[in-house]
Formats: sequence, structure tokens, C-alpha cells
Amino acid sequence: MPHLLIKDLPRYECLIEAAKHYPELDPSACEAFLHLLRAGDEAFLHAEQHLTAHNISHGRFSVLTLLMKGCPTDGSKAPGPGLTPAELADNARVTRATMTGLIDTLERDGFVRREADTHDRRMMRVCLTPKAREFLSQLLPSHFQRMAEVMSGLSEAERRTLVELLNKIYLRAAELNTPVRAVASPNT
Amino acid sequence: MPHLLIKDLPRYECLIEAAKHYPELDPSACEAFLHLLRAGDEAFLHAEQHLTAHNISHGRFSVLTLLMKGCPTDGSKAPGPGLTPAELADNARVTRATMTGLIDTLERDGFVRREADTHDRRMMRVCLTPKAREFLSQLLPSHFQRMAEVMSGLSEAERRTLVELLNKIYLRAAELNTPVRAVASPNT
DNA sequence: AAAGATTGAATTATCAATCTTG
DNA sequence: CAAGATTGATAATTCAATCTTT
Repeated sequence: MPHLLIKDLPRYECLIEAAKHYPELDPSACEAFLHLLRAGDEAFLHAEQHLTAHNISHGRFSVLTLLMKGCPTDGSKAPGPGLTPAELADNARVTRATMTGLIDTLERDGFVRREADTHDRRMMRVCLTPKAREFLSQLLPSHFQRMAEVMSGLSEAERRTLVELLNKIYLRAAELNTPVRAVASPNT
Repeated sequence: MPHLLIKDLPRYECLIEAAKHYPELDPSACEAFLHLLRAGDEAFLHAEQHLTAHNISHGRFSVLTLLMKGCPTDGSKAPGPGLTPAELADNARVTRATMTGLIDTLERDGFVRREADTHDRRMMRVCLTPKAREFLSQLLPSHFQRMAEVMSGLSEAERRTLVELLNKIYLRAAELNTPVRAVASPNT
């Protein structure tokens, strides 16, 4: 009879269990993978609850933080004119249709403004409103505070080790995922 | 001009950058937290693409794998009669309304069956169909194979270290999240 | 025709309300 | 009334189709 003060995540437990039935498939790798998802999930939940309490979904938060700094894909600094919906969609990793919907509700709530691009009339420019900047400057410190709580049990050395290992995983996964994402401009 | 063969995740880059402007808020913790989310995100994407290609969403996959083994919250083994929608919702961490919808489409697609509970007529029992068991036995090996690919760059020792660190984070986050999840039965 | 933005249908998710049963 | 399951309204997400502009 296990002590269930800390409830587990059965959907991961099931798979960690199932992976052991495939010894030819590198069980230690599967175990590490599922632990990554489980910890990421639980950590994300902690951050998300804070955002949800402020009526900010994952997608909305991505849009706001991307607009905070410009952050165009090519690294060029263009803070003034804002970003286009297409740039936001690429950087937030959602489809353009999703981004249209996110901008709709953010505009309705007074967090962003749409402006027609002066040079290319197909494009829109999305900008933060002062209300959004105010909102973010209130929210971000407590948001980072919550991140720090989750990581408080790790020493500086452990954090460095963790970041190093996570980076290795990230780069490998990004490499595996790259062909899928590179569907932007085929060569025909 | 950076070499963009591996596209970055600007929504995390922005925050990692922003966290450095709050030196009083434990920047190394925030950095580690965001690296966890970024790696988890990218790893999850790799697994998800495989599931999506087989018409299986995150929620659907959770339901199928939970039903594979029973997996009731209290650890009791009850493989025969299946699980109730409430148990599935708790274990998959979605609301009961969401679970109703997931079971609807899974039933429509022939993966699960609903049966009325013989003892308590408020409850339903959800079971896997043979079609679903066949489907899972085809899918799981390649699913685990993809997990292994992502982790292939880590040695056994690194995997052990990683799991240990992730466990520390998971337990801390679960502890922080527990009060939020324990809203099941208030005492009035 | 190609690119940017949007719209429409479908799925997954939430909460709040409702219906059935205990 | 409690509890389990569902339904209805809304949001976020996807894909496919459409509309405007280049």
C-alpha cells in the first residue's frame, strides 16, 4: 500500500512499465524520455496555473512575450513595427490559423493592436498595447519566482549538469524534428 | 548571421533572455526551468508526430494506455471491468467533460466500448476493443523506438544522472501542485 | 501562381449547468 | 443533497479552402 500523498502520473507510469516489456528497445532511453516528459509536464503545470489565474493561456503568453522583444526569426532587431501574424505563428510554433484566433482574442481584450503594413498590403503588423506592457511587468517577476521554486532543490552544479544534458537532448530532438518543420518553402 | 539549420524556439529564448533582467530572482533556476520546458517540448513533439500520423492525440493515447493495464489511482488491480470515465479523467489529468468527449470519439472509431456498471447505475465502464489492442501492439514498439532515438546521445551514466535530477524536480513540482489538485472533495 | 491572412469544420480542452442515480 | 456522466458555451488548436495582394 503506497503512500499517496504525492499523486503520481499514471499515464507515464503505465508507459514506463510497458517499456520494460520491450528489452530490445533500449529501456533506459525510454525511461529517461518518459521521466523528461513527466517532470516537464509537472513543472509546466505549475507555471501554467499562474498564467491561467491571470487569464493567459500558453499561446497568449507566447504572443505577448514574443512581441515584448520583437524576436524575429532571423535575429534582426525590429522592435518598432511589431511582428506579422506569420512571424508570430512560426516563432510560437502554431499554425497561422491558430495565430489569427489568438490575435483576435488578444485584440478584443485590449492587449495587442493590428496595423496594416505600409509597404505590403497583404501583411498585418501586431503590436503590444501599453496595457499589455503594464500587465507583463506585473506578471513576469512572479512568473520567474514560480520557476525558481520548482528548481529550488537543485544546487548550482546540478543545474549546470541538467542544462547540459537537456541541451544535448534538445539538439538531438530538434535535429530529428527539423525535416518536419522545413516544409515552409519547397523547391518547385 | 547565425547558421539556422537547427531552428531555435524563440518563445523560450525570449524568456531566458528576460530572466537575466531579474537577477534577484535566481536566474540559474529560471534558466534550468526553461531548458526543461524547451527540451521536453521538442522531445514531446517528436513522439507526438508519430501518434498524430496514426490519428491519435495526446488525450486519446492516454486513454488507450491507461485502459491497457487498468491503472486505477489506488493501485488496485482491476483489469477485467475496465475503468470509469471519472478514473480515466483523474489519471489522464483532464476534466470529466473532456473525458466524455474523448470516449465519444474513441467509441465512434471502434477503440473502446462503454458498458453500464452492474452495481452502481450512475457509472459507466470503459473497455478496450480487440481492435484497440491490435492497434497498440502495432504502435508501441515504434513509439518506444522514437523515444530511444531522442535519447541516443546520452550514455547510461548520463541517463541515470538525468533521471535522478528530473525526479527531484518532479517531486518538488508535484508537491507544489498537490494543493491545487486536492480540490476533489472539500469538507462542507 | 505564390504569399499573407482569414474563415469554416473538426478535435481537444475548460467551466458551469443539468440529468440520473444513490 | 453527493456523485457520476453528460451537455452547452467558449477557447485553442489543426487542416483545408478562400480572399487579397504581389
